[in-house]
Amino acid sequence: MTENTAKRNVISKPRARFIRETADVRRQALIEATARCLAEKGVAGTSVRAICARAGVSSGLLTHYFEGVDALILATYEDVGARVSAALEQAVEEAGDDPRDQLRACLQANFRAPILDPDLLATWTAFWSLVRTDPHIAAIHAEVYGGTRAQLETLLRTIVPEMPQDRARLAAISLTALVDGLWLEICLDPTTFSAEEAQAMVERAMMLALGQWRGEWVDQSDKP
Amino acid sequence: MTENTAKRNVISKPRARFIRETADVRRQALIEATARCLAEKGVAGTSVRAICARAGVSSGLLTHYFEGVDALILATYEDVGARVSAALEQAVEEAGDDPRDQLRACLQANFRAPILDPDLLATWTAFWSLVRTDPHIAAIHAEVYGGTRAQLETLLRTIVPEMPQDRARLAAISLTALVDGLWLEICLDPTTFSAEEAQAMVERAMMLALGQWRGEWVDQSDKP
DNA sequence: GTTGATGAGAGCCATGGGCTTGTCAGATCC
DNA sequence: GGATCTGACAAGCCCATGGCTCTCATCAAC
Repeated sequence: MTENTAKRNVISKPRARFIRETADVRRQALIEATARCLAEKGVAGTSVRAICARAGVSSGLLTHYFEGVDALILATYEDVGARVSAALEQAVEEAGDDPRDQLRACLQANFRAPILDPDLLATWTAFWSLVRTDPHIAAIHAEVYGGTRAQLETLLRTIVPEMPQDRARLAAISLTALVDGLWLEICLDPTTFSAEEAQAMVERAMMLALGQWRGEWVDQSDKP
Repeated sequence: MTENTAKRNVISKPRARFIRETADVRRQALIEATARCLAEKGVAGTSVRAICARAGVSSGLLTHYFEGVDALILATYEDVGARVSAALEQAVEEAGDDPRDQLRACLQANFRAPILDPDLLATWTAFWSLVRTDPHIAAIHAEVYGGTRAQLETLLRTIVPEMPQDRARLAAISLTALVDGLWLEICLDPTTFSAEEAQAMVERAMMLALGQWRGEWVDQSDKP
């Protein structure tokens, strides 16, 4: 009825239509919007309004589903971390039964989609910059990295059972660091080296860590 | 004279005393204040007011000496980068004449003061998060990292002249990545491994890259 | 003392985060 | 299948903070 609008003394535009979604859908939408904001505009550009505009909801909704923007960023970190872990796990499963293949797959998957993604790095650096100031982020970081290293360590000792515990620990740390460093640099500046070169480098490092590197840097060497 | 204050209709507190400084001193003070802010409170906490409060000057001075806060952050990146480069260079000089010692010193210096510093990491992550959005930061990043890699490459080929060009290039990239990854992780979470272990890891990686690794991971091996 | 640049500090406008208020979608009940 | 009720949701307000500008005080050199 026209009376309905006439009741208001000011002609205001009708409220935007919306569809009710379940809490999970909304939360996920907000998390994905946060990741996209972090990737595109960095931490500084990740505001409540920017996130909600991306998610296609009003800004009041963020507080409705999360404690605040900090809690949302935390949830985003957990989500992105879980997604990366899942991608690595999937790579391991697809590698077959040979633990050596599994290790190689686990390392090299970092240089393929969906992990090799500059947007993901932007999200990650945002989190790194929060680790020092936010204990919650620090706890999740320790958990994620600890898990990755533990997995590597297990694989290493499966492949070479006689490898000493401490040696396996340091090898896992080294491999993780190498992967991180390469991943960081290739995402920051993809012109320096290619993903294939990165995969070759981690494979070489892996074989060296296993003590099973047969070739030398002069592959077509005429030396005996 | 008392007349001087009486002239004003409102009793206002006297303007703070200050000393004139040269442009260089002021710029440097602002740059150092910016680095401290980045380290302590992250990018989000690095505002004009926070920086100027740290530097002990009023907020108007920032615009007086820099185009804006972005330009100041850029200058801070250049400054911090130059300081790190200088520390590495000094380590090389103090290492003597043997290029192998120089290489080792250059790599291991990353895990000693002043480079091994969580505050420095906080500054660095702030910059990483800006590389993707700010072309100026990206240019400086490419310059700094390119320079480091070129230096490593030169040292590698000095030590082992017969090493192929491409092999040296990849070795330099790998060593840089390993150092970066270890440095990142030890600054984020110092409980995972020690600085001495980091130094041992980079030394091992260096020797492996040179093809001069004699020992095996079972040092007290009973194998022939 | 004069002068010119350095510097303090208030103020302006834009944006941020959180909160409140009111509304509408969709489940529930009869 | 309509009335009712619940709570998800939009819109906008409030205050704090951000970057930056403008005005004028102050210092130091001549």
